Amino acid sequence: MKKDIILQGDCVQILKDLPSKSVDLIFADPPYFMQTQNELLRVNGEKFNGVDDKWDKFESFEAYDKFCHNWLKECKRILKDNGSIWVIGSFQNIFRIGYIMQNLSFWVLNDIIWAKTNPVPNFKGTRFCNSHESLIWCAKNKNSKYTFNYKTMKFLNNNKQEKSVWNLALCTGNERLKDKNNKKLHSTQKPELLLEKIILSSSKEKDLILDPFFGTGTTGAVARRLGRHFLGIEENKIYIDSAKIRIKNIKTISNELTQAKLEIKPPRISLESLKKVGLLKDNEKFYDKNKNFICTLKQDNKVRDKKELLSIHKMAAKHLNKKNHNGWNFFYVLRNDALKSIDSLRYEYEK
Amino acid sequence: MKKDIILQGDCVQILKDLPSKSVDLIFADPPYFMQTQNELLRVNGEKFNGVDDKWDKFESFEAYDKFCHNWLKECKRILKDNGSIWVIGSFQNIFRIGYIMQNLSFWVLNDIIWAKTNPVPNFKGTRFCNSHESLIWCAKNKNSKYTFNYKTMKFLNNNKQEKSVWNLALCTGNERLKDKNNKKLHSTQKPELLLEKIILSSSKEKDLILDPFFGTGTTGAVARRLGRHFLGIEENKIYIDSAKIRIKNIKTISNELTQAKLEIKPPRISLESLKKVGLLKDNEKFYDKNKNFICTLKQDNKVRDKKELLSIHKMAAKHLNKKNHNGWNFFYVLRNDALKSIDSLRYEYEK
DNA sequence: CATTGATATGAATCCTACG
DNA sequence: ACGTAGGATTCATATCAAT
Repeated sequence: MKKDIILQGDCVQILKDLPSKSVDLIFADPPYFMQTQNELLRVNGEKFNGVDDKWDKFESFEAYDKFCHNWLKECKRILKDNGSIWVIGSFQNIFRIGYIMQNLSFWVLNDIIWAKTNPVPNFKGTRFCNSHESLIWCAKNKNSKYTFNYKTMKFLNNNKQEKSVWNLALCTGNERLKDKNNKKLHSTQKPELLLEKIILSSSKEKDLILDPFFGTGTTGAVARRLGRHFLGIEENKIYIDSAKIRIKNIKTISNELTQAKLEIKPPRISLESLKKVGLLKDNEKFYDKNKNFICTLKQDNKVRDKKELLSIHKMAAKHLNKKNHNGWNFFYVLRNDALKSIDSLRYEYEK
Repeated sequence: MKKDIILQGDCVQILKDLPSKSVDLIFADPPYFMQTQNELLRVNGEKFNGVDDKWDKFESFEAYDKFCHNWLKECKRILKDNGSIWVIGSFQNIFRIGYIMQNLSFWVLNDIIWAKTNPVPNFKGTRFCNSHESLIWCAKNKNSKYTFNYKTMKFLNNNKQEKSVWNLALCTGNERLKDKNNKKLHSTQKPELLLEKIILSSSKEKDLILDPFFGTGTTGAVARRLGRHFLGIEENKIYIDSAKIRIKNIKTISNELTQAKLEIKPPRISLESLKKVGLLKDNEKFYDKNKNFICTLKQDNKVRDKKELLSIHKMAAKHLNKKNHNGWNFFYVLRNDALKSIDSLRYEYEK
């Protein structure tokens, strides 16, 4: 499988030639089918340059649906069983996209709202200002596995669980690619921060990311920066040329976040193993964090309080008056008269 | 047409008996078809009581689609030509809803995101916290007129144009209706603030609002409070009984906002009319706000500067170096040596 | 009465590695 | 593939009890 290249040509045709189950992540920013009618004027009378590109014209919903069904079907085939797909859209097209994806038995994990912090206002005051775009994030099937770097996203969100509404600015300023006349090169260039969240949350280092509507290569640029591979499809040569230069100048970074180091689970080391190396011993006394004696470790690696013999998890839950609790984070032993978490013993074992 | 009542029975059957083009606004909160599988436990091991109601069960997407097509089709028939419809949903169903509505040739005006300020977290850390719901707001057809109280919404939003993302809290505390055991009476009661924004933005006083999934009557309660009429449809008698008591206790308020007084347009009075009553005269000198002489009013109700004869709007734009400007807000005349806006003359004419 | 802290709860498609 | 044991996982807010 080729990597880090841009294939020029018709999206669906090229998709059909790609091998099945070969990519880890797909990001798709298809035409939105805006159906704008008349020229829209700004309040000062100037023409507003929205999306008026050839690639956004379709004859009808039926034609648009058919087009989307075709590329989405191929995407499903090309996606690895444990991969996932993101599609971005707006109210003009997102219902078509979501409907088709569900019918293709993609399994929706989230719909994410990109709430724009600096949207284009509604000049005429005829509706609410359309200040967001929608993304649909799907696993391949209902019971498919998928990558979700939960703790990475939590870390980046002030250590709170990340939500389905993302407040992000539009792509403007230096980030926005310009043509010879210093006008925007592409009418719908997405901000790199958006792609960063997508790629960091749902892929691993060295994963291959497919973008069937590559445009000016935001996906490729961010993929390269975060140490992922990309594969782009794009019809327009001007966009491709621009994307190539853009991506060439990107330097890959590698750190705890790009490597998803935060997602590493604590070592699965049993009480038995800790006993074997002498970090715990039979009949060892277990305390809570306030140094209250709770129970005693027994031979079968269960613990006994005054009444019952239970697993460390059930025992912890019992003393917290809960139904469940992780015993590794509840119990302490005494070492040199000081409390020591039994969880920390697992890390000592590892060393 | 009956008003301010709740019809008990099957939603689609009752809709079919309602007359065509008879309601001004529809708010629909249909079942979401959540497709949950197993019991979900909170972090402390307790059971999470989500939506596990009979009314949310469907056999398949096909069955759900058919149901939605049926009630939406009737809603379209019942809606007045200048009415509009709101439907709320979540990622499980909103794509089905939007797809069907577009196919029925409803015309999407906005999709509104209700971003919850206090959502239920994702207990297991398996996805992004689903912290929003989506609303689709449609006019009856592509070129239909509809009510949008733009200035009212702007006033309520700190005098900034209201956007498509609304930050609102869940319905909790005293507002949440409880059963005998002090548990939530309805699993999905919506906050009144949400309905308030919907009704204030897209209806007028005394309008008739239809809610085909009335539940515990949030739509009815807010409609009555804001001086609108309602018509509810609901199957469950317990919900209906509760809604009746709830609505009975509501007092109607009436003020600038409920009456949409802010939406009143300035009087459309011509320069000619102002001349006829002597508020303006031919060859009157027009100044800008800094008392610079700009142009002279001519017989044909155009104005002439040194070079051209133009409409007051084109002349204002020319002197502001713009393509368009409202001349009524740009020009002043002299009265007792003081500037007086020509716009203010129109209000004097009215008196 | 004011402040602090514990508890309850809200439209939820909510685990996974190992045998 | 499937069952099972191990063990990882939550945020804002309202209410109510305690100080």
